[in-house]
Amino acid sequence: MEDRYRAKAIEDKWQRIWEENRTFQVTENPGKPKYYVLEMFPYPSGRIHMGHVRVYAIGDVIARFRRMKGYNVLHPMGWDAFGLPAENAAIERGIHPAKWTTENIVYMRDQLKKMGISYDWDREIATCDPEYYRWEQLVFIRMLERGLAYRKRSTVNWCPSCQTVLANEQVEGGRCWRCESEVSKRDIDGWFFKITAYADELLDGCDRLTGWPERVIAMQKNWIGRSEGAEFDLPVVGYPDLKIRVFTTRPDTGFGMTYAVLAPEHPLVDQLVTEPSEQAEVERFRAEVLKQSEQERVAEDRPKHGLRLSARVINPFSGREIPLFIADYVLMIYGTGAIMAVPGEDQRDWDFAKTHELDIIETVNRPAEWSGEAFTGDGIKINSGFLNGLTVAGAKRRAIDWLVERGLGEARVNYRLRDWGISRQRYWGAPIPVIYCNACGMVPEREENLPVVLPHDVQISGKGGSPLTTHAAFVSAACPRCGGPARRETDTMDTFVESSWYFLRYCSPRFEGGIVERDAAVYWMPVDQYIGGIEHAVLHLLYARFYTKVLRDLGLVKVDEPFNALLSQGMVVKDGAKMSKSKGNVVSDDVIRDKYGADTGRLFELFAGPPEKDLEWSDQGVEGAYRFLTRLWRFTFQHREALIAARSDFSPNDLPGDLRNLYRLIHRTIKKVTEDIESRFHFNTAIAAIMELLNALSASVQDESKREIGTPVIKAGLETIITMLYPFVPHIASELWESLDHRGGLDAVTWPQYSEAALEEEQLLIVVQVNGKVRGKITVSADVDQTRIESEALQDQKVRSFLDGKKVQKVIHVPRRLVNIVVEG
RNA sequence: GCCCGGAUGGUGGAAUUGGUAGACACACGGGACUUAAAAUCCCGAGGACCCGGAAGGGUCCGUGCCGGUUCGAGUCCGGCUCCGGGCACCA
Repeated sequence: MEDRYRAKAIEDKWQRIWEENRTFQVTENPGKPKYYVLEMFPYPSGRIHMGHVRVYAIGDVIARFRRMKGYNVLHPMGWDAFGLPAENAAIERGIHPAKWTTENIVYMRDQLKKMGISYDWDREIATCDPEYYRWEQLVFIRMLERGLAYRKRSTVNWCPSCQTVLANEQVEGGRCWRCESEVSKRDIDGWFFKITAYADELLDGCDRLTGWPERVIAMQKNWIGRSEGAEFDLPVVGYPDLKIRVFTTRPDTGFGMTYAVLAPEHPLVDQLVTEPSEQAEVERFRAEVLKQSEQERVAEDRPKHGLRLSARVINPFSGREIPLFIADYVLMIYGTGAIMAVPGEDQRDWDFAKTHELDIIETVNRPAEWSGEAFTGDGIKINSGFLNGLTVAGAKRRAIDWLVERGLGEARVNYRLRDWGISRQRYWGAPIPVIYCNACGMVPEREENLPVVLPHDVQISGKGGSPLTTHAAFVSAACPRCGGPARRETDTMDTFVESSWYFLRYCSPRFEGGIVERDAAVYWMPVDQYIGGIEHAVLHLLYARFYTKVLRDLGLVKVDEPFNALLSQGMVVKDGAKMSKSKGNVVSDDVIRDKYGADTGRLFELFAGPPEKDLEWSDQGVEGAYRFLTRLWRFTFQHREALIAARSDFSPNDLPGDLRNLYRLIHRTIKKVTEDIESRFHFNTAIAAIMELLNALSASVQDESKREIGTPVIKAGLETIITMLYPFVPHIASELWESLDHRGGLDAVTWPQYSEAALEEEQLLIVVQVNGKVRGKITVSADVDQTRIESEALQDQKVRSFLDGKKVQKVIHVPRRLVNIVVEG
């Protein structure tokens, strides 16, 4: 053993050993409990930096800890390898996306190995591999057969910079999630996955995801946006064949409907407006709305614009004729694209009614002190005919019954969630396995022809459109049905499709008979602990849940939910901003490794705070982590020979008091560290406890007089420290373990166990309070009874000076902790 | 506007069920070692005030703000302030 801690040599050595021994390769083993831990796989964008390392360090602690606990641990890694940056690199630097991606993978794989993350590299996958995406194409065809994948023309989000369509989930505040360009609207044909068919199941499932952070659940529920209400028809005056269908969550307010509104692009508008001058007015209004929606979309308090139509409708509740508008505050994409307006109980309708001088009828009795505008609270119904006297909830039910009885409408649930648009007009993605035949129309590719391989020989210019559209050999195809000339689909799939099932592929990554080998999936799924950034709270995590349910319904897997527990780790922040290449504040992993070693980098990130919080990078914090490892190294080096020579067994009862305290501390630390890792992921406090134990060992060895009898306790303490540090800093822990004459590394060593007997205290420190303020502390033997403790507390010198002859009203005794003496005054 | 979080020393953070607030670490100050520095080791430390020659001892205040429950509140309840995040004419 060297006297100095040389991280690099140690890390190289153990990484080589792990590789040669295939230490982390696993197979299904029904004899052992399984544990599947997974970090969200990265996009191979170039280099990993210390901002990225955090999530892998967290995953590695969990993986290594679970192995020591006797689990058969699946901890795989792969690459989310399709995506735009590869194409951008091709445009900017003339490198083929495949080459760029592969080179990045090679580099990043090496970085992860150098950080000592314990992956089963035999299971590595890259989503751009045809042997990967072929299964996605097969699932696509199955989804097509069941109507879960469909093609339609629709108004979509278009990113002018990425030159492609974006899903709703990929637009953030009107901007592209990736490049932050302003997103515009476009009418385009494209492919959709029918995620709305699973809206209820995805929502209900949220409540069963008890291992997920609440805020992620809240975001998903929010995104799905279920609202219950009713849909019913408004007859149009003078048009006996026309009815306007409206959706409302407040059917109880029907009597307060004083006008109705259609979305400007509502198809009925053209039938209602026949007179040329009104038609012209409508056209002018629509153009205005279109223009304004571009600019004013983000405005705080958007004024509501509307145009009154000559047509009028009937309020079926009151039987009254009411005016009809088209207005920009009603959206075609939600509900029926038409609303009943109730200004008394809806603030938007109230605002609109005020500007257009429309009637306002209150249908809920206001509280006495109420002074607002529209009232949305609960109360007793008024001005509402047969609903009068009911509460809001009761009136809702009654109103729906009434609509149903008269055949006017029915109860109805609406969702904010919309189908997932998966078409991307880009090259570097998985081809959609569909062919357009002049005779047969749209036909899926034959299964035996899968995969539809993305052609390699393309020219990527970046000047609009996918290079696939001009790739003759790819586009021209024979119709799978009639054999006639046909054209291949040139859209590729959203890369979120690949990441919706990669966790399944890891179960049997080379399986050639399907997406996943059934037995492997049954054994490994679901993922026991998933770890990733909060930015995927709705995107990836919602898609993956949906896709898993689809695969279940296709009979391919048995689980309902892919991720049993989720840990959303915080960002790594430096100089007030998220550590990222574009912000120019990255700390390079090899600088940290060269100067301190991978273990130090890992330890710092795990110690600086709990994983779910943001972590502020601190060079001094890194120094501190390094100092701790150096101290541990030196301590081991100094006492090594004595410790190797020392006995491993000793009788705790024969130890003098202070060594028995140390022995107790060892067991207390095991308990704390185990619980902190296992149930809370509070690695920072686990590490702090280990540091305290080392501090105690250091203090103890100063006492020369106890050398003889103390060494076995020190040995037990140090070996416990080294073993428990292994998940955090595996290289130095392995090396120190070996230096203490242990063969075979730490990888197969079991996690230390604490003994309940060893935790028992002989002396208790009891806090004595007077009227809730700490006034003294007494030490008593643990077997002393309560009355004795209380009388000792009352007799304590300091305590007595506060009692000062006052009358003791009562004494509160919390066993083993404190005595609170309550006196008057 | 609605829905989630969060606020604790100079700093990152502890305090898991209401029971000694500030563990552990960073930074800082003092000391030892050294010709000197670095490294290392030891000691100190929430704030204000008081007693004492000193070592030391004591009192009060203190977990964003106001109030409540309780013998006792960082922790529970009500009302705010500020910060972060999500959604947002979704009927």
